[in-house]
Amino acid sequence: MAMRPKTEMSPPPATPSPSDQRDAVIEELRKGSQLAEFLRQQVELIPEDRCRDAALANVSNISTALASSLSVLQSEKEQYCSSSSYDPGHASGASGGGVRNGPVARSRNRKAKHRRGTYGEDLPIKEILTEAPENDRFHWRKYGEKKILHADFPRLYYRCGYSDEHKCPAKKYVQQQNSGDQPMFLVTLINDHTCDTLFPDEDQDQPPSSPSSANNSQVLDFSKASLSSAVGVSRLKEEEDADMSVTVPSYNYTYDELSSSSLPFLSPKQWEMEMDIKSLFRRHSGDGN
DNA sequence: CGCATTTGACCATC
DNA sequence: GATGGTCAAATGCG
Repeated sequence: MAMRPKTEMSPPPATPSPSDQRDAVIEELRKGSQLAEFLRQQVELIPEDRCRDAALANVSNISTALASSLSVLQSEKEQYCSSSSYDPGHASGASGGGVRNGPVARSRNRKAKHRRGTYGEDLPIKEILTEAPENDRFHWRKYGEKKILHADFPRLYYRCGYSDEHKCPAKKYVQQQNSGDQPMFLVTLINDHTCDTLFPDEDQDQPPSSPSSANNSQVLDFSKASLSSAVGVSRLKEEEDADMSVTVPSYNYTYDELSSSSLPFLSPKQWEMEMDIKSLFRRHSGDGN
């Protein structure tokens, strides 16, 4: 509601500060990521299987390296921003809807459990930069959205969809990093899943049930509501046109393997591609079976 | 009608 | 006081 009046900071200095240089590097890395994606699409057109697969593997490695570097720099940048004055640029971005009928009168007497800025103490935290924050095979339930200082886009707060039934403590924060055709999202994963909601390794032949009723959530929810209007709408729209409800292919990767590996969250199509590449790699690198 | 999302309020921390 | 994280009533969708 009441938007705080924005105060314009001083214009950028003539000589680039370390933060400016970092921003420049981040920008270049983003461009690189986008270019890598374009390259991937071009490589897909290569008719020869072997050449195409090898090239795709290389592109994949490039993307991964760029994403990792971006993630590191973004973390640094956030730390820097929180400890020094930093030009936020413009903080509009999110539409946030916000049109509601009448005032919301609420009286609450509760105790907040959060501890601002301290979730890194001893909790398992993972930060992943990805183009597809929604695709991680878990059922998430959004519980909040917040405009973050110095961020162009609001941060979205999700908790495990089974946090109540299974007391699963897993949470994730999704922060869009940039706009454009393929926006990047910084996904912060907090706590490991204790619920057993990953789809099984094998026998995925049976048709998926609806996300809301499935205890074993095997369907990724691509409904518009799953992501805020501020996040990835343009990209999601395309997937929405193709197929709103996508059955996740079955792979032998656990979530931890995925998170600890440099494999970012991917769209289902990218998932298949990534897995194909990895299996090809294993074969080509000679370990056979 | 039930459930997930939205969104302003609330609260702890910095 | 500013900010980030969470709560929960209101809302909307299937």
